[in-house]
Amino acid sequence: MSERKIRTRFAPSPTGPLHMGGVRTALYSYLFAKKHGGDFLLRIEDTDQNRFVAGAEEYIIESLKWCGIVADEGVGFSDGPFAPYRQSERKEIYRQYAEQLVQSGHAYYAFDTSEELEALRKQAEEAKTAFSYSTESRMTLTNSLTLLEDDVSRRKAAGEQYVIRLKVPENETITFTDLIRGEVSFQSAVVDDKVLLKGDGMPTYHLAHIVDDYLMKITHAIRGEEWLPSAPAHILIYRYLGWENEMPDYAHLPLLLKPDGNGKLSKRDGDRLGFPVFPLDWNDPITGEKSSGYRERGYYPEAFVNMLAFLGWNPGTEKEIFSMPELMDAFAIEQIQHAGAKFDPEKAKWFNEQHLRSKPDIEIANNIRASIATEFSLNENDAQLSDAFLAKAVSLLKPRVQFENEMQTVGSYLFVAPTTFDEQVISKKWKEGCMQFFTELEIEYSKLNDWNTDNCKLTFEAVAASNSLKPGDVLQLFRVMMSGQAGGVDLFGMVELVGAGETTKRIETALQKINR
RNA sequence: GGCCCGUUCGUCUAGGGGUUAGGACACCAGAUUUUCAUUCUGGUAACAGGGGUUCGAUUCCCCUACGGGCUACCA
Repeated sequence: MSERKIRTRFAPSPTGPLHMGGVRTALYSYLFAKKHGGDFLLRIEDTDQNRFVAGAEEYIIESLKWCGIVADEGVGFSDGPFAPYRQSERKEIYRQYAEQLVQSGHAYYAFDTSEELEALRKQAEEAKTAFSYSTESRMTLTNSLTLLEDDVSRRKAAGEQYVIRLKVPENETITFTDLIRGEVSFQSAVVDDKVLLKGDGMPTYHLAHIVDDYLMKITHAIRGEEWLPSAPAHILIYRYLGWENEMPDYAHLPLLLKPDGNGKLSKRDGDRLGFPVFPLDWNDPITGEKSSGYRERGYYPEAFVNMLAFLGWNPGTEKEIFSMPELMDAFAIEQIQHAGAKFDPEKAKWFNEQHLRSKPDIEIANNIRASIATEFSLNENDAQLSDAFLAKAVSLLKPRVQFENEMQTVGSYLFVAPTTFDEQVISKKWKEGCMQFFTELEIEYSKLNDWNTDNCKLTFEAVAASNSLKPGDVLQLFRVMMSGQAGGVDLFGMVELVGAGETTKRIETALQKINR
């Protein structure tokens, strides 16, 4: 099996927006394939027509693309040699394998209705036991094991609905090696006779994923831990179909847990604690409910992916900031954690902050230009939108934000003059001589030839000295005049940025206001 | 209930028979900074419990506890 080309897949079902846990599963499958020079494909498992949600498939594809997870084959990407990649379009393929299993005695037809089974379950529950369609109960139920052959044919001919169930052996130990957990074994007695083919002719996940993985030459099936209990049934199906040698290696990923308390991460937690649970915004077409996404929240896809990768995996070194190619290189399935990982929204922000810091100013400037223009009603000829101005503004703002979309709020005063001034600072700091000082400063600034941070600062200090003031006496006031606020970016950096004209104008405006 | 998986600072984790049990987030303190932020330095804080095995267990084994998952003609 080791000579085979590595092929992994992500196989979501389009029943709603893709959860971040799902994205992580896709990411790990992708990284694993790429690490080993293999293929990664996207297969849509839409065998449950009742749970189909319009737009979900597109959402999944768009999410993966936003994250930079590119499938070599699959729905929404390029068709490969195993198309179609949507299970509903492969419906005809599955029945023959189910029938093959019946022929070989490893599966059987069952005619029990959902209502009958439901009643049995309820009954069992009341008796404080559990009903399962399995070795112990199948001989008491309505199926081709208990019915006469004629009866079975008659029922089928009459169009009676039936399912095909796996006939699990009575007393076997089923063992397989999970890539993450090592050897895992189950007693066959506890695995139930899973439905392989449903009454509507669609396969269940159990049959469909195996047939497709086999046909699509998947070598490694990476999926969530919730599948571990049904893995023995899957092993059996491979065995009975005669594909055991081609069976992919399974890896069951630990779950993503809610930040507080216990249990797996759900949409509710995001709403409750105020963080996104989905990669992109999602508007539910039926309920009209809106869910926010990382993309719209302002996360960089690289940061989102980096954060996700570290939820349950780490490279074993102290490096934490990784790009996608670096992740591909470092990824190792053995380094995946066994226990579930609680999601920490604070650390997620930190990842974004780190990626923001490492981005070139000009790149960020280009990203925010349009929204800055809208926010401050600027047009393309305004100096504030120039590369030089914006990049410098970004460099000033960068250490103060975690997201680039915060810049326009945090640094509004770089783009537009303040209209109000922090009264507290003024009343505390304003004293005799200040008026004289700022009047002189305005004059000196208007005469300053080489306008830059250092010269502005030097001039400021010189004027202060000639007025017998310490810089500290008037610095705070100057900041308030420039920004309206007590805090903010580097003062003389801001002065240099907005320029001589704007600086003297702001001094003058502030002076008039204070004088009143 | 049954079956399966899991358990190192509050959180994400490194480590792995002999370590001062390391890092990151968060938090706290100090330094720098005209302010806030940044940055720097330092700090609080963990091997679930009990039995083995061993000269020695956080590390290996067993049990218990706790947590999680599954137990559909859903995936």
